[in-house]
Amino acid sequence: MPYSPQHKRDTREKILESARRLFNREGFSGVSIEEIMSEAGLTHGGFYRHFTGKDELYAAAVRQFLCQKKPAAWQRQRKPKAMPHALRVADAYFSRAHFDDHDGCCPLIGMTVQRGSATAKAAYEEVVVQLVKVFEKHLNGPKALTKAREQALALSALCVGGMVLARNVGDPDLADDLRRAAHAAVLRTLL
Amino acid sequence: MPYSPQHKRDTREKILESARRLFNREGFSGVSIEEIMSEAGLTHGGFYRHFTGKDELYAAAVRQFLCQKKPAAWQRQRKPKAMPHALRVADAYFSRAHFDDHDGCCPLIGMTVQRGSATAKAAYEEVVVQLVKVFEKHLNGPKALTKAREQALALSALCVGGMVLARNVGDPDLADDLRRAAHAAVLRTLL
DNA sequence: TGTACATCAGTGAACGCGCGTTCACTGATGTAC
DNA sequence: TGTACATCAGTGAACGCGCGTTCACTGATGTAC
Repeated sequence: MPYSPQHKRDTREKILESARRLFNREGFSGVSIEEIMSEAGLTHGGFYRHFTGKDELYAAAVRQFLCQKKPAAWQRQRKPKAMPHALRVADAYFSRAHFDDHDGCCPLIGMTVQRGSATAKAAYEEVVVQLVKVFEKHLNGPKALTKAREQALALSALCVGGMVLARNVGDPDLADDLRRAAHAAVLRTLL
Repeated sequence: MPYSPQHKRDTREKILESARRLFNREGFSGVSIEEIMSEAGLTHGGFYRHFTGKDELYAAAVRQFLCQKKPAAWQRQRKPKAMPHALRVADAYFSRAHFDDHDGCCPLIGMTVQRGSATAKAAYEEVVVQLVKVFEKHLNGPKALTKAREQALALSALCVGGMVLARNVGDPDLADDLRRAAHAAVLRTLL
């Protein structure tokens, strides 16, 4: 018998990690399989022992974000007096650190799928749903808004749209303004 | 003397038109120069008489959206009793027609630039600035809001974010919900 | 304990294809005489 | 009016390169006896 199943799982995980980072930074066609494998400490040939092709890897990489260990702000806390989770997420989302973090950031910003495979769209959707849930829970709680879901959907759009525009604009000052304006608008609804 | 300067300008325009449509639909690396040229009724070799390369074409194609003849809703009207321009734009932006129109739609949704050339980012920015202006003018007018610019930035983010999420999600119902929720949120601020 | 064996993760050369770009050439056009 | 000429938009073959994928092979590992 060859390597343990655990060994294979670990390698797969390493590839996925490397893929998530590189795809997030450069987009689907900005990265080659060879780059991903070499970043994972392997050679490109072995790739097909783990994935059927680049498309499947991309979809898995989008989803990977959900399983990934995230900074404290993204995680649900148990401290009773802590800042509400949705507010922490909003602050983290529009933080300078998140803006600058091109390979660790939320995949909704740069890992668009548009004309991609159905699997990729499903993965992207999962991440959207998670983000929406964070806001919806908050709006159903302290504020007990009607149309909490509708508001949560709009807040998610605001988060992603704000960062997309900020990232794609040439002028850094305008980027800052966009980021801060979207942030403020999100807080107006959450508070 | 060869062809008239007008002839050259016309051809350039044809290429740009074709590029704008195809890039908008399939993204930068989803389209080849040959496809663009053949859609414009030409062969690929002649491309370099008009542009220095694919990057320059992409940037020009983003900007092209601003010069392009747009449907009535996008255009400023002079009728005194007409619906305010910003409202018409918002309705058009979130319309099903705009959602389905993958090659005529707003380039901010699918023609992201992120790691692209400075020229491309500048072109993307120009379009952002136009959209922001539409909202800012409205908020400075009838409502005379303080922080009109900040609100206008957030509204633009909401428009683009709502459509980006709707376009990239697998489930058509969720896509509709996202579109409608973002639309409603925009109207809440504009009205 | 030791040895032969089967499995399969990983290697790296090779294949095929598409694409951006170049280039020698063609031919439509307007000018000069 | 007619003809030779210069210009350059447009053509299509060719080049070079990168990349996704395949494949024969290697070698690490655990099992069977």
